[in-house]
Amino acid sequence: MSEKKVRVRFAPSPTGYLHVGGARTAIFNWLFARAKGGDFILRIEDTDQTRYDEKAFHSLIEDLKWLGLSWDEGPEVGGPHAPYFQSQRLPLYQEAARRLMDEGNAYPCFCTSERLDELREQQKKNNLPSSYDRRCRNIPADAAKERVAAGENYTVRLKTPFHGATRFQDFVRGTIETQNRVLDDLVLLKTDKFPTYHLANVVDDHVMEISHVLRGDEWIPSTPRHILIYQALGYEPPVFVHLPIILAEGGGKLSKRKGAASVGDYRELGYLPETLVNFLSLLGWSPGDDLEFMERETLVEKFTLERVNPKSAVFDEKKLEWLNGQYFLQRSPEDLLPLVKERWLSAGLELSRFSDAYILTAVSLLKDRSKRLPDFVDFGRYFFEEPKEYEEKAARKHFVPGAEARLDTLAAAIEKLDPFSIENLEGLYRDLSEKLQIKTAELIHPTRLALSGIPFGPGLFELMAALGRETVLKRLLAAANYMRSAQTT
RNA sequence: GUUCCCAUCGUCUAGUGGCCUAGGACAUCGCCCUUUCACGGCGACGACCGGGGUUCAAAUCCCCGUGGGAACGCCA
Repeated sequence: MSEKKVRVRFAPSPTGYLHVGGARTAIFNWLFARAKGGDFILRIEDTDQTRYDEKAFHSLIEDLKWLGLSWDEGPEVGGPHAPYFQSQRLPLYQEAARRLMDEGNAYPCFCTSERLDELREQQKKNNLPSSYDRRCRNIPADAAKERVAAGENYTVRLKTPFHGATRFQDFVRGTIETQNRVLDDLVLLKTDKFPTYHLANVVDDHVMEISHVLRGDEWIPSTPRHILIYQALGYEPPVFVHLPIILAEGGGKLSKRKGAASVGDYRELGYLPETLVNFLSLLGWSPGDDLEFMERETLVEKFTLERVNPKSAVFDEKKLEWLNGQYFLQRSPEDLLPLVKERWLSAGLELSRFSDAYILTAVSLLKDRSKRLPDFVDFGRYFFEEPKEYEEKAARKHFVPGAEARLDTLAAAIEKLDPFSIENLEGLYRDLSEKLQIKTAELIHPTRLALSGIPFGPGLFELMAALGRETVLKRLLAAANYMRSAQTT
């Protein structure tokens, strides 16, 4: 006895950028499909002509690809239920609405938006819940038909029962029940004959044989309405899995005002897609053990719906940063190279003057101490250009009187060092500090500052070996001169 | 206002009636490692929202409060 095949969908509306909340929904759907050997479908819910945004659609596709969430059916790849744009499936919804009317489960409504606005305003003023007063539900069928035939504008509304209750099983929350009397007659078809989300969603989920609906829990309140549509249409509803929403750090829904919120923003900030996937999968789900760093395959292997929790989660950027650092630690320099190169190039660094081997060394020396891609620029530009200045606090501490002479001595010794290697460099520093009766650190710190301009970074001798003798000498001498001119002025 | 959802450290979470003097991770603070910064190691701080039940036993089940969130469009 085989279970029904798992088919899930991510159904975004292309009206803006893909937010982390949407991304999380997509990730859970994708994970569940992959874990179950099911299908992951991408469906574009572009039924609002006024809000459709071509750019948003393209960036959505791009973001999904960047995250590595491949879809089995949908735009670009097609599939048995093509097209996957709701705007291209209009007859399907219109037919459903027609049927609903014919069977007495829906009716045409001639109320104008103006009247509806007014009604809402009235209700609000009287502290009443806003809902449609069902005026047109009482129009006799013949009269309604005549008005439709006469070309009057109308919407199609569902006849919601006045009494009783509608209930459904939410996979993570159990039974959710709503009294029908608090539900009003929702619009299924708009004046422009485009379906509303509710109708299109139900029809498509049925036609596309969606087995589980994983979506944000802001949809819980409208799920009973969807159930009513399923019932009226004679369709069997899918399993509903409402995912907890993601909140901003200070509370409230995550939005642009409360820090970066779109996937594109995080890409720009220098996070790896695998970091985002890993991190987002941990918001509202956990594998049950103490594992947190999980590559895509591990996530797929461990993911189960049973372990999705109902509590909304706060997006903690600090932890995201930590996780990204873990990925840098784990990734090879070769893996990171193209990404880092791109950052360096756009920062105006002249990489073409350096060998591939040199660039790769720079990446490997920097990656373990970086958290985000821009760190490679901020803390590694000295690999490609002379330090323009020396960090003030560190300079005060290490560029003390006498240091310039030591730098000169160091330079002279380094010039003769043969071979110019990590081991020899270290030996030189140890020997010289002993001879001078000072701590090796007193040689090391000024050198580091002279070479990089900043007081932190890779192991000094590795750094020197990477930079090469010529550069090292040049920067040592430049720093010594800098100190002399600073003393005279 | 109405309806619905949620409730364990600051944050993400483990916990499904006894294994809990509540475990892990991020953050914070110490110490160690160390040429710096990271990494890593060790440690500290730190939570079951409140009140009633049920039970021999409750973080875990029920009820009521409280707090937070969401929805209430010819948007999705």
